[in-house]
Amino acid sequence: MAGKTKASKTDGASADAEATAHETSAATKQSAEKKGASKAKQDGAGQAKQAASAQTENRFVQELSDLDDYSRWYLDVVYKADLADLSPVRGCMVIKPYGYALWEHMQRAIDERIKATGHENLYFPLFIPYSFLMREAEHVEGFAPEVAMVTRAGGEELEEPLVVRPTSETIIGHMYAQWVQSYRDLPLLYNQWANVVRWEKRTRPFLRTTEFLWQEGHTVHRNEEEAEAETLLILDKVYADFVEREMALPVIRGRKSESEKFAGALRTYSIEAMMGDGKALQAGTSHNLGQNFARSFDISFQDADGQVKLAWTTSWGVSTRLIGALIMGHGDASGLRMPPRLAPIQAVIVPIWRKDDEREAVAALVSEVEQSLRAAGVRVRADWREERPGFKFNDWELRGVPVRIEIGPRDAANGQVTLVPRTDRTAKETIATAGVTARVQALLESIQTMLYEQALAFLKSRTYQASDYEEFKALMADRARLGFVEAWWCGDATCEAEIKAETQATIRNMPLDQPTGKHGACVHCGRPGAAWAVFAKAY
RNA sequence: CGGGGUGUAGCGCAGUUGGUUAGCGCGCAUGCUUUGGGAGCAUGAGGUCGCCGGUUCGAGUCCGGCCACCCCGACCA
Repeated sequence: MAGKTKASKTDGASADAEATAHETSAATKQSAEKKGASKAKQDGAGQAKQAASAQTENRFVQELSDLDDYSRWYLDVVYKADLADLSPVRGCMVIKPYGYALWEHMQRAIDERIKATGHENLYFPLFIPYSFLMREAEHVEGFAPEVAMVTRAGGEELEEPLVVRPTSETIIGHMYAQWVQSYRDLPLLYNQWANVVRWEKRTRPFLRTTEFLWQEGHTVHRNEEEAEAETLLILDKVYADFVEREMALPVIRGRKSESEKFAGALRTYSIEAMMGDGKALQAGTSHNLGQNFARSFDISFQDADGQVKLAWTTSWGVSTRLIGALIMGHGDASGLRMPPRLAPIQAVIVPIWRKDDEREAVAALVSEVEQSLRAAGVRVRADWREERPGFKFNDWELRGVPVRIEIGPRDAANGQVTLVPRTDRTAKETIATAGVTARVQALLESIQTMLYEQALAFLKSRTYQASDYEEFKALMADRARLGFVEAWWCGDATCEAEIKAETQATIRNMPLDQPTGKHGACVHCGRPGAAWAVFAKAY
């Protein structure tokens, strides 16, 4: 396939895909096209460059581990799986129905856990008086650069500018100060689902956008122990539990270093997940704010002993960034792979027919299976679009639907259907119609488990322990092996900064379960290790 | 904010030293044939060539200014 021009390259690609229908998947081919185009564009190169990229199409699958290609693969999946679209406002995105349905399922599962741990939902305003942001010194320093402000409204300059919330600690602190009087008012356990705006220099759909959706929990406690327990409870029983059980992604629970903690927090904890290219993604954070915000906003109470005391507060959040984690944590060469528990569509029925009478028989069976599945609570859709079956197979694989149900003339004649799991398209099975619902439910369970196990195996295979700095640097420089490196760290911020400057790796967190026994030497400076830390390049 | 690149149909692109009516592929619409791994043929719709100004008989093409977007880096609570 000597593609000399874009046109013939495209033709060559599709002809090739038909000839070899094994690993040359949809996403691969589409990505390859896009990649070829952008490469040629970037280099402003001529025909030699284009011919070269045409030749690499077949092995693009393996190049997914390449960082540059990975980011292109990610964008392809986001747009081609119809999760989101670009917006006319730079850095903002439109979340499309398929992506929003995914978010709704995430919300439901997270909200259940938030409520199960004793919290209630409420809602605070989008606008915050500018002066509020200024109250907590560290907080203002952290957020000021990326705050959007309203200075004009109602046809005139505002007396005091309003900031569009980048997070709500300040306005919530202001209100809590009025709501908390006695130790009997505590703890205050509230959460809100909201949008926030942070003016980022560089954005990527779901991972970092100017506006994003999230939940932010804000609680007030009587003492440090209670606040700390709350912070860790949320991290483990809400966030880690959700990401591991619903999203099927293993995470590392740990504490952030001083330089990585939330602006204004006493301590920040995070869960960190590994993406398909070995980079880390912070999937959720939980902060023990100490008495910092209580002091700035005067959240105090009279305790049982009659003394007026400053309260302890916490805040914690997860966002639509989790969608990015899901994509990069499970996606493969064919596109997205939705964990069944969150999949907007858990099973898709693809009808196949030639003649009208065949269509009738197939339609009857499709309808029967569809109703049976729906009655059993399975989120199912029959795809009657006027496309050919092969197109639909690829399309739904790209969108990550866990189970495909093929129903054709052969099936109709035999009273059976054909099932294909997204995790292995060669594992086709036929089953009598009577058993379909039970079998689909079992398949969904096993796919959920399989996705977790695959992600866990990948995490383990890409987690290393570096005993010396040379080994550390080598690991961080090797794209094929890139992952998490566990090592001792002296606790010095200077040392941390040097590692970052030299390797681009940051301390993701210091795992909650620290090794027992004696500490080793800091991987960078050799001084006594203060903490066992996970280092990685991160999104 | 620094470095690099690109703006021509919804998307991806071509357009020679300036020269008639600006093309190609995908997608889209209509029809027929198809349908168990990304269909074929036919017909058709779709453009103030990013914006403003200049040079010229004539500008997608040359010159100047502006704007937007993309990539790499810095930043990212």
